Amino acid sequence: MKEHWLDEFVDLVLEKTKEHVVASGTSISGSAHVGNVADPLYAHAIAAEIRKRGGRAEALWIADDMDPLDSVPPPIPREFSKYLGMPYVDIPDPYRCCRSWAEHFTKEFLDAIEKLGLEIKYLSGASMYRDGTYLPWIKIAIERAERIRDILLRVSGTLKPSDWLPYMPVCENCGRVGTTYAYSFQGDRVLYRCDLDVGYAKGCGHRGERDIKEGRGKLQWRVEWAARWAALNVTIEPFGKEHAAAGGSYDTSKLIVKEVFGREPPIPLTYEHVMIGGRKMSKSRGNVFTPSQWFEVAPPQTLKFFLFRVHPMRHKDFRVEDLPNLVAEYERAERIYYGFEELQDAKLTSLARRNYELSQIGEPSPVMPIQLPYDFAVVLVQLYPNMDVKRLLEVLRLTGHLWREPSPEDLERLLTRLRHASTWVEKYAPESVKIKLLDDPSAVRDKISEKQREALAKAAELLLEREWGPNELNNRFFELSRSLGLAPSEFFEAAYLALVGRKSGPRLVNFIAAIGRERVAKHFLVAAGRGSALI
RNA sequence: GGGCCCGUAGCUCAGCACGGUAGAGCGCCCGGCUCUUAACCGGGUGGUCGCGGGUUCAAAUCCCGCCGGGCCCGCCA
Repeated sequence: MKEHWLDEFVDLVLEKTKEHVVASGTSISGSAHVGNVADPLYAHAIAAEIRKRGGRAEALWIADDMDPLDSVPPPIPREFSKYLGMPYVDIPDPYRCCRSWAEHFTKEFLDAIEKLGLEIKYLSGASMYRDGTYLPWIKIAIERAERIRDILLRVSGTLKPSDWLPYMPVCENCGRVGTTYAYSFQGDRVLYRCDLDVGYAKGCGHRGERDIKEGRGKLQWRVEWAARWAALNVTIEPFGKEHAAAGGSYDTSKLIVKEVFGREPPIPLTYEHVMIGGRKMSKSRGNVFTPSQWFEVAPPQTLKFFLFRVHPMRHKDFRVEDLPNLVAEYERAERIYYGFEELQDAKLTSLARRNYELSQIGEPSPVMPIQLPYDFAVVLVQLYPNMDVKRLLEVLRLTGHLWREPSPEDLERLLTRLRHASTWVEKYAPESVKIKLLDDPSAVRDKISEKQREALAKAAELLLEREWGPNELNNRFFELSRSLGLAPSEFFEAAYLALVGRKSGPRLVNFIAAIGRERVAKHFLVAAGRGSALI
């Protein structure tokens, strides 16, 4: 039986030991995009699966909030460039609702984590510097700076000066952490000068000293990562491929934790990034898609599904225009999970089931939810912008989607689907799925018979005559067709051609009510060759 | 300079760890459907599995080498 990649990975880690700490971490450089949730998502899923199999495991998510700001992402005002080089915890919240930049974006991220139902322990890098978690490891790192320098040279070819220390104090004068250079220490006090030019920021020239016990400084990234593993006993860590390149930060930190801190490095799970429309997500290019944007158009389960269904090492490409397809695939997996559908290949059936299960928040419900296909919802919201529950249920019954009495949860899901579809249509839908009237139906004239043209002209007269009730109008259409010796189907066909250029469409009288009888009448007249093309 | 991923139907992709008749969805074509037709329901069309070698009775799948595309590292995190 083919196993899901997650189960294979857990097989592997359980061979080593039954007790695990799964760490994940994210830089708090601004609003997170959908790709950023992969890190804690994988961490949570791994820990949960280990527990399910009788092991012990905890998942962690660490906000890298002591890192320096190295660029100001677009929606945030230019003035913020004065904070470049300062740690996120010391920068004000651009949106002014939280105490700091770090707090604001951490909250945003935690909100996504919660919506995805991830049980994961939140830790702040800055807090860990302040509360002494890192302290013993900072001491060791400073004392064995030479050994670390040697590893950096050996693994990544980076040559650091001989007085270099892997610690970066926050400058007392300018508050920057990215521009300080520590060159000496006495006990817990580190001597530094703030004179580095790191491209995005320049040091102020100040010289000073810092006590590492204050927690006003940080370790260099690769050393910090190793210290984190040592301090928190991390045994597993998912991370993006930027860390996985040969000579990259995993290679370096792996040696540091072994040779300097005397601990075993975690088992890595590296993953390829999420692309958007075939390109990398880039804040400066403005093509990012955030979890909250996702939750506006589709449920959190579908984001989990998107990330779980392919192996982490394969890159995932997200296209908002394709969202209805993704949701359809998710709901197909749902039908498979509940045994309503089966794939020819038993392996694929079991994978679909597993993907569905992993995408759930908590336990899957005992009965299959009532489904309203996304693309169908897209049609519905365009025809009936303010559809109520009663009408919705009537439609579902008519179209065979209602196979049992809906529960309150079903109703909520159905209404959510309508809301999502409507947002999607408004913000992202390609023109091709938008239901709209033909700009110029005059070409229809040559595609239909003289009788059909006559029927359209008469129907237009009816419409212009007065307002009709739906049933009344419907009956009129049938009478009209028959009186001309025309099969009603031929009339309907012509009507849809005149309106949307297709032979079929939504129930005609309702469609007319949605569009407005006068506009419809004009279309009918033009298609019948009885009116001007100017609509 | 180094690393990872991708290349399979017109499009989007599954299948590849462990070789055994090339798959799905969309599109396209054809046919149905009317006191109902909420773009529905049938059926069909579709492929040098990027290229070249190798291993094998047998390769989309394993190995080597190319080509094309994407991303990452070699600053900082």
